[in-house]
Amino acid sequence: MHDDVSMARSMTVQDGFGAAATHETFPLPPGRTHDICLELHSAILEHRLAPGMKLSEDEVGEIYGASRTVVRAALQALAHSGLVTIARNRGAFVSRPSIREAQEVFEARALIEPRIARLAAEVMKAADLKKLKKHLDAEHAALDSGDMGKALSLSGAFHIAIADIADQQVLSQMVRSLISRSSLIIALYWRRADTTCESHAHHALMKAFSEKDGPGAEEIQKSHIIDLHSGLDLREKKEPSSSLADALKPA
Amino acid sequence: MHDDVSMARSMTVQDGFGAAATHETFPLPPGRTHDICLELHSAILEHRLAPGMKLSEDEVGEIYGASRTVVRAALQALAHSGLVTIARNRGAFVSRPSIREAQEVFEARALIEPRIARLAAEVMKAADLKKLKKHLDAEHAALDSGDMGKALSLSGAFHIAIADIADQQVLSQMVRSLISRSSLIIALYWRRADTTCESHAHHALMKAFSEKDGPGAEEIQKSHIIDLHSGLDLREKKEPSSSLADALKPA
DNA sequence: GCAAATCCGATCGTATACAATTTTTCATCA
DNA sequence: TGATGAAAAATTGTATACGATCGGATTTGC
Repeated sequence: MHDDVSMARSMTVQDGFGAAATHETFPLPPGRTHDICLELHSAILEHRLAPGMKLSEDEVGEIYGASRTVVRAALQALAHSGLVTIARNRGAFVSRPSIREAQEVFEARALIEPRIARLAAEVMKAADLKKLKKHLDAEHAALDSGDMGKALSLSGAFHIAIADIADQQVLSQMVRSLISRSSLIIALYWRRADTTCESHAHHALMKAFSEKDGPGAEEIQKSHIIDLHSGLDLREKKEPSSSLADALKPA
Repeated sequence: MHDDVSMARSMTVQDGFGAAATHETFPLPPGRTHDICLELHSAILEHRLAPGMKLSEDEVGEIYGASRTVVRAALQALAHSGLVTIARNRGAFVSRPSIREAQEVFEARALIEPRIARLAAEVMKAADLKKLKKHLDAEHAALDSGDMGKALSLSGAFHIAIADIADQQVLSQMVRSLISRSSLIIALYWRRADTTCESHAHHALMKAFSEKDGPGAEEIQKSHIIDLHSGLDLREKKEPSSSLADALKPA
């Protein structure tokens, strides 16, 4: 009886949960905090904010016309996505992934994304293919117009779109986070001049998708991630001047 | 400290980034917010807080002697880990993972954890084995004393310890999140009476680890996760009393 | 007696104020 | 001139206050 009551209440409470958040970027209810998150998020992904840049609460608040309270919440949310690093009493900064972290992020992508590609291929519908095609077109347009930041951001969006089609919310969330971090990593360590190979891989994926070739898509995606990884310069370089003596002793 | 000043400044900005957060539970600097996060975290993992339970900001604040500001931040942090669900203008609740989400969480674990087990086996050291052994002992102790919540929590800690040994921070972070959610899922959907099989799998893992048998550990871990998954009752059941008529219409 | 509209209490969202800490500035001295 | 240290400025950490919104109890009308 007592159980009945508590049960009935928890049921009421349960309402609205369950499969509540379908592919949301942040587990926050809509509101100003969420808006600012999205704003900063795309700014970072498009490389308009460089890694290491200070994100002062007052400054951000003034820009978006919000008080520190909401800005603070937004920064903490971004910290959970790994895009922002918060140091106590010092504030928030755009994250600077270490070489080590860069390795790990791409290894994780190489583990997760191929699986997602296979799942996506298996459930791919005509409408989905169309959506992906649109992504590719937008990416090309940005590339042609020379807006590299936008192009990179859209390239990431392509990967996320695949995850959404696979309809795996848990993995999709992980991929989102990994791709966001990849953007920072690319900002720091990208060495390759030609970004065209990117599009090539994406087109190959499209082909596999249109043929509902799960294993094929999986394989292509795996190669693609490895290729991206190899496009990074992740050699340990000592700090620009970890010691003055080192810096001025070139041989 | 006699390093040149300009360098010191640029270092200051970078310092604390990079490989900053080594296996941290939350990407927040130490402080009351972090403490409350940990407190609520273990309370949920030990099933002292049931899924669906309301976490009022005022109430939690009073319990831990903190103002709503820090409690709010803690709840939002937990929301990012998926342990708490926040509904706008309604507040925070311990999450109630849907059946769908439960499936996905264990599928994700089956993808990620075996890989981690293999990596861990390959780098396993004597000291690491000892640590794992301690985890097992603690788990047994809790089990014997009948504290199921604690036992379950320690069982999860075992998996996390493996991830830490593998020394893959990115994957480790994901595993942490997945295991936390698994705890909620088990609270909701566990059907099996015997939790002993758990320990059996863990012992089998220990054996593989001690032999540095990477592929073996990978395979055992995969079976283990699948076994856990199969221990859940994830059949769709209609609302306990969506209509009074249904509830009172016996058989 | 029951349904619907309304009112009230509780809780959250946001802004602001103050305290604590860090960073910068600048005067002083070797 | 460069190092040293203290004081000032700026920034974050936390608490509190007020307005907004939601859920439930009461009232009203039929």
